[in-house]
Amino acid sequence: MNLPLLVVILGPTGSGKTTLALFLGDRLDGEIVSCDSLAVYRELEIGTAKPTREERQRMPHHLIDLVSPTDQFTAGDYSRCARKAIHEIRERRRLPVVVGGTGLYLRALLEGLFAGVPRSEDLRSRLRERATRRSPEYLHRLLGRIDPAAAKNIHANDVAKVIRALEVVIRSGHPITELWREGRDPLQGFRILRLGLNPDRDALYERLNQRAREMFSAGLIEETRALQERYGRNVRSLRSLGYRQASAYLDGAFPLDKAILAVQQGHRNYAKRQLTWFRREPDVQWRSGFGSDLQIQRECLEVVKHEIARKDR
RNA sequence: GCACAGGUGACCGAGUGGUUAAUGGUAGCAGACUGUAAAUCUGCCGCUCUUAGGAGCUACGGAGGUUCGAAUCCUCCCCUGUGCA
Repeated sequence: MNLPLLVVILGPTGSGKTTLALFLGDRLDGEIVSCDSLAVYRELEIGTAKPTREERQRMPHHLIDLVSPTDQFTAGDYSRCARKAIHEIRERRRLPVVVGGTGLYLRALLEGLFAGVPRSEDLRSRLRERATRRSPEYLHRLLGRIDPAAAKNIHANDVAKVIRALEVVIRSGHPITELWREGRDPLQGFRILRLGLNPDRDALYERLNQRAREMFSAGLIEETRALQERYGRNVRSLRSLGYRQASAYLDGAFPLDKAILAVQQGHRNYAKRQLTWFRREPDVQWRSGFGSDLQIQRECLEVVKHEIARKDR
């Protein structure tokens, strides 16, 4: 097959994906496609560990600073925008390098989503209200009557997923499980090379602890305060890791040292969940180390070069 | 050094004679995930075996004791916190 190459770098937060991507991009005429559910928001800077301004000047970055912190952005939006960016990069004859941290978004990009219905806020809030007034089990039983297969798949306590399943049946008239069976909508026209970073767990956790401290000294609290003042405190993007704890601190919920510990904890837990997700990702060439490791950078460069060469054979 | 209050599994913290390897919570590990995903949720969590139903061992500061039976009651000792010296 003579398809163009798409490089995907995946791994937990703090594993050095950005560093590796820049290294490869510099040498292979690449452009970066961020795959991060929070980097798409403008004005969220410190807490999202976005690539720095200098890093972004080295080569084009896409899917960063796309929408306002008050906007609603979903996996479907991501998938559409990222695919567009990738195709445009290809038209420029450059190498797209996807830097993936958000598992669902990466899957939405590569595999596509099922042909479901978009969110509908009013229906959701009505369902959520019922769940709190009655019980999570009540909603789950309701789902069991309309879409028994989905109810079997989703735990009764997982209200968020029960609500989505209900939303789909009610709005589309088709059970979500039926729509799943009809398949997804995978990205076409690329050979995908997946490079995974999996540093030693203790080293990663230490790195995340350090990074969280740096976020605070870089002004996470001040940034959060400014965002709160501009957009109010109920903005969804401010409920994400880091900003949520900073907001709680600003509300006087706990002292600064506790806020820092909570952010560190949150990042460690998040990294672990990412690893669980990425382990299921198919055909990943795993490297056990950080993306900043020179040895790993060189190895990955060789792997990618080799793949590029295969195309010309 | 007298007076109280305490010492419980990695941590916090319930439990005041027996269905107690010991409620909860946190951390840790593993897992799920199809439009909130930095979200949401699940399982395991003293040790060793196991034909997976269980079996054995070690545990509630230490040492004794009471009792058929003790994390729980008694005695002494060690340690910690607060108050008085």
